[in-house]
Amino acid sequence: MNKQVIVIEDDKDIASLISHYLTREGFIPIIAYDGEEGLWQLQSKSPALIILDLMLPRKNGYEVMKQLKEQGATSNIPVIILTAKSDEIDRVLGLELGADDYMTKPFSPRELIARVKAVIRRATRELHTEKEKNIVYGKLEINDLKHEVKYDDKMVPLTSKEYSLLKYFMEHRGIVLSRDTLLQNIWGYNYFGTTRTVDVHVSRLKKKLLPLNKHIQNIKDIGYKFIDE
Amino acid sequence: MNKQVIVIEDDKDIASLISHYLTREGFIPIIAYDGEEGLWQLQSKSPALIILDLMLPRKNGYEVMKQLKEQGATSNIPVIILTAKSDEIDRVLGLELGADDYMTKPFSPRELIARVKAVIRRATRELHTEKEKNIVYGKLEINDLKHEVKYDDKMVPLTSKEYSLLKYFMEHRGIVLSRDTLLQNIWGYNYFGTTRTVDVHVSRLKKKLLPLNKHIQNIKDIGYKFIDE
DNA sequence: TAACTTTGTTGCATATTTTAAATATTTCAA
DNA sequence: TTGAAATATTTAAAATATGCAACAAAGTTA
Repeated sequence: MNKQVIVIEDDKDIASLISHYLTREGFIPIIAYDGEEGLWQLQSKSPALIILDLMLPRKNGYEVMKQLKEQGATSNIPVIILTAKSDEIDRVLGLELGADDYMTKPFSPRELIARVKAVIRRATRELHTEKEKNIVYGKLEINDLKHEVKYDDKMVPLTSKEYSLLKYFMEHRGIVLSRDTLLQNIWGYNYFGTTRTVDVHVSRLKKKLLPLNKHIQNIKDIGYKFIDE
Repeated sequence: MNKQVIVIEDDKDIASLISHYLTREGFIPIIAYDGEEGLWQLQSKSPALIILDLMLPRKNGYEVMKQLKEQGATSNIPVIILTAKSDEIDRVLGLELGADDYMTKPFSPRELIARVKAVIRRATRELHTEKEKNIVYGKLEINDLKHEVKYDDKMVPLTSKEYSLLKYFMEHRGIVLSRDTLLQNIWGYNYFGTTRTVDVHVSRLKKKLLPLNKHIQNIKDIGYKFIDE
């Protein structure tokens, strides 16, 4: 899942504050200190969300917004408008410009995170059918909506990490997955434990899913692979 | 032609926003900041339309709606429901209550005006009969119209939050509901409390519904699930 | 006004999961 | 076949998540 968030905000304190809280929630903030830079960043990135201050040097928020909406590549990225003015006209304008939400400064970290998540969730909802799809492999069945795993119609109780691991394996059948890849994708980019940890979890997963034992194979010097066939 | 529109909305910013746009389009907005005031206003006015927020102090939107529909004088005035809760079910409920349209916050002024005009133009005259909408699950019975919960035919007094929580669980049986999802859909879009709040309410709900204790399960790292079976 | 009620937050005990370290086993090149 | 390196498994400590009582705040009712 795409976790990048572009923050276009000239006040460094606020930018780093936002950045800090986004990071803490597992997002990857990319900061731009003015409108030009923001648009420039957008040429190479495709973030899940843009947080845009209205008052910016070089190119203000309104202009940025307009350009965003003009270009097909960016027109669907949700935008949260930031503004110090609580005046309603600004808000209105924000919404008329096509923003998905707004926040007035000062805002609480909680509010920030809640809005970010809400907007991303809303924007993702259309593509959400994926989650409703079950993963079935032989007698194995993963129902993500219910967060349940069954083998041969019997529930297999898994811990959170085991579940993620299994799901990841199932979504990448036949591909070699290095321990680093697994750590990156399941534990997250800000995890700094040892790669041995992966082994332990794989081991435990295999123990709970004995019938699939032989499918989860170690690839020496690299990591693991779920063999399909 | 009657151009009065009563806006029942406690958020002053939103109220004045709506008011501003209505005025610009030639309507005459009358603002009420809570349900009581809204109903009181309705005794002397007979507007072409009511714009009603669901979450209101003193008397919430559901109650207002109910009273509107009970009284002959007001039962034919079209209503547009405003809600910060993004959940589909809430929307439906709004419509089942007899609303003519709904909007979720945040909305664009354009959208607002379009809907206002559309609803007024349509000027529907049907009388909406209130149909019973009960959720029954084993010995549990939720009468949404009466806002009552019974277990084994005995009344279970629940607070408003507990009620919403239970209802939400019942409407999403078997699905994992993250704390964020619950906050979003029950507490609403503008709520920024901690996710632990959910735990406390779940705990209180379970305590009042001991027989269903085992059905409301915690899913570690995520949230809760009402297990069906 | 005082007594209740509801709601949100915090703190702490408890339960569960995760991690790292220790130990056992396997693999494979020489 | 051997032994160092890699991997598997076990174990115990550490980290994390949860349940819920208790408090505080705000609203409501008598």
